[in-house]
Amino acid sequence: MSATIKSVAQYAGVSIKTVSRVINNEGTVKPDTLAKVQQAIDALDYRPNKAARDLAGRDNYVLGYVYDNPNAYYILAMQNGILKECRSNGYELLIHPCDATNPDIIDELVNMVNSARLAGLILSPPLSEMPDVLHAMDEKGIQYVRVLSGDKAPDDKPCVLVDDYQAARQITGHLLDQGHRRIAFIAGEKQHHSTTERQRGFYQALADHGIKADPELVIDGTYSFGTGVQSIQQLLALPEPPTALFACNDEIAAGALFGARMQGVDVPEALAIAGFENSPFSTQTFPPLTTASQPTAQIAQRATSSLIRSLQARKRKAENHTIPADIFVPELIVRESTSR
Amino acid sequence: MSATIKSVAQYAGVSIKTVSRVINNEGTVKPDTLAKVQQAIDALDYRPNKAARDLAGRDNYVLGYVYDNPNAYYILAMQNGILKECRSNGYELLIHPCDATNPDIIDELVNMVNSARLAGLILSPPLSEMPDVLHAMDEKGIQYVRVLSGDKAPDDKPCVLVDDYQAARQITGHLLDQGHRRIAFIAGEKQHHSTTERQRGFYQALADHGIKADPELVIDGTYSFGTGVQSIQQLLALPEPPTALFACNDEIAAGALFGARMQGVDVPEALAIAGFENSPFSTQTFPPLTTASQPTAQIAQRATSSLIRSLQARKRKAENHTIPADIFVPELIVRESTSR
DNA sequence: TTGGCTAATGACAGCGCTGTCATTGAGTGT
DNA sequence: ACACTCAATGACAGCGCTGTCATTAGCCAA
Repeated sequence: MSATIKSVAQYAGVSIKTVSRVINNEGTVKPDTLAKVQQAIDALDYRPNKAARDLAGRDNYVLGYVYDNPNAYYILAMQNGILKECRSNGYELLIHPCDATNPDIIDELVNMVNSARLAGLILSPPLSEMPDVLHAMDEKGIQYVRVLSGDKAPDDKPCVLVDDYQAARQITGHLLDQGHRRIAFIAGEKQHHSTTERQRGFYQALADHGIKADPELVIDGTYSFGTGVQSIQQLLALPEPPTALFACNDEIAAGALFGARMQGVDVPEALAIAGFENSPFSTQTFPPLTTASQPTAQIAQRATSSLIRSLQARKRKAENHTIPADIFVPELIVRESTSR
Repeated sequence: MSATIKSVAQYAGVSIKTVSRVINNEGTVKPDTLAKVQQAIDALDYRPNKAARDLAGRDNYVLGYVYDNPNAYYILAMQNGILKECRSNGYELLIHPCDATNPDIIDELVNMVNSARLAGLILSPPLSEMPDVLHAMDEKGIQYVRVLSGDKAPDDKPCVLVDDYQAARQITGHLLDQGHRRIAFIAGEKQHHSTTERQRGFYQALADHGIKADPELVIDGTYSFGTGVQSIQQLLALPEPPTALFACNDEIAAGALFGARMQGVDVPEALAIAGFENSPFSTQTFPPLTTASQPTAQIAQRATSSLIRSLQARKRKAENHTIPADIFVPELIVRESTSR
C-alpha cells in the first residue's frame, strides 16, 4: 500500500495538516519543518490521493492538455513532460485533441473545462498563439499556461518561451562558419510564430555577417516533406543555386535531402542541409541532419509546473504572484549533412 | 449543488446503502424497491460522485495504458481510441510509457497498478506479447486487455486481434497480381509477433502461387528507415535483384525507397515497393507507398470496451463471462509505389 | 515582567461513497 | 407452532484529504 498523508506526518513528526500545507505550497510552514516534511515525502515516496483531495477540497485536481498539431513526436514529448509534473504534484491529465481551425473551438474548450471541472489548461502552438482563444479563456476566468515561440513574455500570464530566433541564428551562423554565402531558407506555415521567428533569426545571422539575403533563396511552404522536395527542385534550378539550405524543420529538410539526391546533388559536398527540431526524422536520413534540439518534454514539464504554481497562488489569493517565464534556447546539433 | 446519495435515499425512503446497491447493479434489491430508487435517481438527476467512489471503494475508475513502442503515431491513435471509450463510460485514463526491456518491468507495472489503484490495464505490443508480464498480471489478479497480432485468441482473457498474417498475404498477393515473381521481404524486430505474422503471410501468399521464396530476398532488420536503406542496397547488389519489395512497415519501405532512388533505380518502374501500417510516412514519399491500414483508434476503442465489460462482469461475480475477441484485418491500400 | 500580537502548527469534522456486519422479516420443513 | 434459513435492508466506520477554527510559540512594546 502506498504512503498516506498520515504516514508522512508520523514519519516527519508533524500533524497531517502541516503535510497538507507542504504539498499545497501554502507557504506558511517554517523552512526547517518544510525540509523535514519534504524529506519524509521523498523517503516514503508519497503521492497525494487524488480522489481524497477532490472529495475534501473544492477544486478538482485535473489539468487539460489541448492540442492541434500534426507532429506526433512533439505531442507525445509534451504529454510525457506534462504527465511527469502532474504525477509529482498529484494532478491528473485530461487530453483533448482538437481542430484549431474549427470556428466553434472556443465553445468547445469552455465546455470541456466546465464539464470536466478542469483546474487549468496547457496550450501549445498553434492554440497558444490564437488571441481569440486566449481572450476567451481570460474572460471565463480559466487559468492556462502557454508554450510560445519568442524571447520575451507578451504579458504576465504564465508562459514558457522557446527562443526559435536565437536557435535559428545559431544554425545559420554554423552554415556561415562553414564558409557558405548563398544560403537558402524554406519556411513552414506562416501562422506558426515559430516560422517567423526562425526566419527572423536566419536574416539576423546573415546581417551579422554583412550578407544581404537573396529573396530568390527564400521559399514559403508548409512543414512537410513535400515542401522540401518541391522547394529544392526550384532552388537547384536557379542560375546560381545555393550551397547551403536551412529548412524550417526536419521534415522539410528530409524532403529537400531526398529531392537533392534525386537530382544527383551530393549532400553535404555540393549542398549543406540543416533542419530544425531534432525529430526522429533527422537521424533517419543519409546523411543525418544537422538540426536544433528543443527539449520538448522538459519544456512541457516546466510549463506544467508554472501552471500549478499559478493555480496554487491564486488559491491562497496571493496578489501579483507573477511567475517569471522560462526561456529555452534550442541547441545546435551538428551532424554530417553540413560537414565540410 | 448536485444530488448526493443521501438525498436520493431520503427521497426514495430507503437507506443510502440500498441506493448504492442500485447504482452498482448488485442485483440484491427487490424489484419494487429498485423501481422506487431508480425513480428517485431520475427525479433528482443524481450522478454518483467519482471522487467519493474512488476513495471509498477498492478500485478506482481508472484504466491504465502501458506502452513501449517507438511509433508515436501508433501510440497517439491508440490513446485517442482508448480515451473515447473511457469517456463514454465514466472511466479515466492513466498513461504510462515504459521500457519493456527493463528487467524490473514487472515490478514497475505491479507497483503502478497498486499505487494508482487501477481497475485494469490496456496492453499493446510488445508488452501484450510478453508471457512473463501477462503471467505476473494474472498472478496478481490484475485485469487487462491485450491488442495482439494473430487470428485466434490464445486464451479466454479479453483481447483484440489484428490479423497481420491475412493482410500481409493480401499485400504480397497484390504484388504477385502485378506480375512480380522475385519479391523481397524486409522484416522488423523478430520479438514483435507482427513481424513473424507478416512474414508468415508473405510466405503463404508465395506458396499460394506456387512460388518458392528465395532466402536471399528475405532480410532481417529493425523497424527503421536505416534498415530500409541498407537492405535495399544489399538486395540491389544481388546478381538477380528483386522486382518488388514488401517491407514490414512504412518506415522501412521509405528507407528502401530512398536507397533505391539513390542508386538510380526507379520506383515503381524498376522496383515496386509496399509498406505496412499506413503511417503518415507512407503518403510523404515520392511516390506514395502502397500499404495496409489498421484502424488503430478503433482497435483501441474496442479493446477498452472489452476491458470495461469484463471488469463489470467480474465485479458482480458473473461466471464464465467470456467476451469474444474482435478481429481486425488491416486493409490493403494501393498507391503509386506499386503501380504497373 | 506583562499583555498583546502574529506566525506556525494542530485537532477535528466531514466530503460522498462503499465494505462489513448486524438486523429484519418472510418463507420453509417438521 | 417452532426453530431455522436466507434474502433484503440498514447502521456504521472509515477511505485520505482539506477547511475551519483553536492552540501554541515566539516576539515586541510598554
